[in-house]
Amino acid sequence: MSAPTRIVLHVDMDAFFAAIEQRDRPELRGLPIIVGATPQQRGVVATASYEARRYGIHSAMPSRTAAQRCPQAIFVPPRHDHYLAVSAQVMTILQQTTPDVEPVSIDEAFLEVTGAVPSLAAARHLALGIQARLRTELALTGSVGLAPNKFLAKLASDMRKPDGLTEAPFAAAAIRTFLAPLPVGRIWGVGPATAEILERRGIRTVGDVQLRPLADLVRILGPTSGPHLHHLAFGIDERRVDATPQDEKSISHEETFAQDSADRDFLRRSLLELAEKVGRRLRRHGRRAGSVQVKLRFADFRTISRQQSLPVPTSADRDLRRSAAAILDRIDLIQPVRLIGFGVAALQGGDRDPNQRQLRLFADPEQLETERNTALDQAVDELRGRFGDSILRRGRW
DNA sequence: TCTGGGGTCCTATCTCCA
DNA sequence: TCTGTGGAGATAGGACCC
Repeated sequence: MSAPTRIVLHVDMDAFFAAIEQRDRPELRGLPIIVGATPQQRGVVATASYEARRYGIHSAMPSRTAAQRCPQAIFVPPRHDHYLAVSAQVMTILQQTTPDVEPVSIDEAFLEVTGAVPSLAAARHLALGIQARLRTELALTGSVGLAPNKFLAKLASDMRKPDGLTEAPFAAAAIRTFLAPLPVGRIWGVGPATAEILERRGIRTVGDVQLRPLADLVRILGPTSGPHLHHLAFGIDERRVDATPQDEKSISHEETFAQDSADRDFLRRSLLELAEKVGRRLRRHGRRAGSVQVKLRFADFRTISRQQSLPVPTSADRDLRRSAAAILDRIDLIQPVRLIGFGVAALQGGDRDPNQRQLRLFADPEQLETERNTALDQAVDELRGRFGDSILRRGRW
């Protein structure tokens, strides 16, 4: 039998954060553990072990609710840097299998194996090999979907968890039958809001979508989402696996307070701390921000954001703090605030920006001032990196 | 006592300008 | 000079993903 025109694998690590904790701490094995905020904090479950999932606990559930459902659950604080390091090990194993690996998130990736294997059977063998290496070298399990495109591969990897290998159909008619009974929310890009819109028009399953003319879907969801949904409902997905590393497009930090606050000074201090965190990340990546954004979530969960373009792209704390404070000053605090966030976008510079070195040629006085401030911030970053954050404290600004 | 954090992308609206 | 139009860019908000 000849190989299908395309073969894509989707590798999805099982309960990644929880599995790492159980691997590293044998006393947690076999127990319902929850990685995320404690029930005393305002926060949610990042990952629940399979033992905890039996109690109906899942990602994004408020930790308080999780504790009610499973009082004996053990809450473990997340160790993001550690998970990132393990993720790099996972990606290395995948890249040793085929160079065409597109990481999608910390715990999943697409692999284009078209051309790399002579047949579907060989692709299956490759997938089993990856799973075996994850088990023996990292003591972790991952589920794999094998399909003619990304959408179907991702659906397939989710069907037999943990440690499953699922093959999606490759023939058009079989794909259609495979997809038809699934709820429409399983289609990538259909979340609760879109599902609700579709539900109101009697569209509940992928099969319901298949029965609708494209024009109907365009009318319901618009010229972008309509055709997107129509294609995916028939299992058509032309997106390539893109192994090219992408620069981040925005950087942000946000914080939910233990208690809502209407104290403008407190909010301002919190915001400026976030701006400095963002500034440190910008400088670490050698990038500059062209715009800044402040986000507030009020007690009733209403969320607003205000953004502002910067006259000169910057990574200097002084500029970021000034902009952040100016934006906050313009916002009417109609209610106590539960969350404050600061972010930057329109990023420039970095390893992959060919115009990186152009800037200085056209530097004006304001720009030179910004560069001087950045250099000072970088010196502070380095001191803090070596001796800890408390080595230097900001005076008034 | 509900509802994190860090992202990307899309859409609607407004403003500016030719 | 006034009015209309359309494109581009900025802005705000929402939906979605992990």
